[in-house]
Amino acid sequence: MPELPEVEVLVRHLAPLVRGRGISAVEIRRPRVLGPTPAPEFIRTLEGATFTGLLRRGKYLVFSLRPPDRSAEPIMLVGHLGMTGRMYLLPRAAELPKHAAVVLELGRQHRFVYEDPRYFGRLTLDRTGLDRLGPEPLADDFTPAVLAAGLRRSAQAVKIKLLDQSLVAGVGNIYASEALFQAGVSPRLAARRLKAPQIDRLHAAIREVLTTAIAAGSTLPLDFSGQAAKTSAIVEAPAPVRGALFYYGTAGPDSPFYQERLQVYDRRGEPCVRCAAPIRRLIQAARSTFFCPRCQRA
DNA sequence: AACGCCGCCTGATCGC
DNA sequence: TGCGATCAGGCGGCGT
Repeated sequence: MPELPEVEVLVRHLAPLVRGRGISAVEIRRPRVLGPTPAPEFIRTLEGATFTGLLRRGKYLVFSLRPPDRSAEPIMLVGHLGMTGRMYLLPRAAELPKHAAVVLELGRQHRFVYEDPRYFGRLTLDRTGLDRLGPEPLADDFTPAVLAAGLRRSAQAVKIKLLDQSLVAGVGNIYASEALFQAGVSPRLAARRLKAPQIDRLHAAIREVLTTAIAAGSTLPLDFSGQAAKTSAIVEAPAPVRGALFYYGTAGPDSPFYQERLQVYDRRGEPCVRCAAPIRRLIQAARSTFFCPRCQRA
């Protein structure tokens, strides 16, 4: 499940591969992923445009493009991977995946592919998703005071609150559990009940967990080929998408580097790494929360 | 206004 | 072996 670190790693790898590339044709296989943008407008806007940049905001990918008409406004293309989305470049000759949602032809050699088996993600000209986002957790303006202000008025459990993208952008279900464990805060504690020291620890834990995950991801092979992926190199991916230049897999619990790194997520019944008490699973707002009942007392 | 809940989707897994 | 049920969950929209 892609959260901030996975999107950050993807953006770092993808940015140099798309920058400067022109879009010669646009194919929409699932109009649903365009959100409110009408398909004809999407095609008309992107055909002939050139990628100029790519950055991350929360879990969103924000592509900037230069339109063919130099006098026109720059284009902003907004991507979100949802639960199962992937974005990568594929050689022109390679077969498209079953759930390719949008394909951008980049000249004769390559295609930019956005695939998503569940179609929960988006690739759209609509920017409204960005407007709802809170502060970037790794930016300087995300301070303990900012976190405290966001938590102060809410009676919701802090775990649920952490999933609210307007509180802080980019924390998802996995890293919410991890950060709360790291901070020693119970996921069930009402947001407004956190004391200043707990808020300080949670603030630090959010940043620590995300930073560590990015560092791990950026040094690991993201093409599943067993070789280190180099951002400047063209890497062959054997599977599941043969021939992908760069392959981003939704690094779920089945991915080895994930399993080693996560301390509580999907570890129900396993001993806590700190105190050996069995990790518990709990359902909050229809989502799994994992925590140590001893290290994270209510 | 904050919050709970539903719908959107397919694939993996499990019980029979 | 096959098949239906269940689960996974980010997010927008809607109702209270």
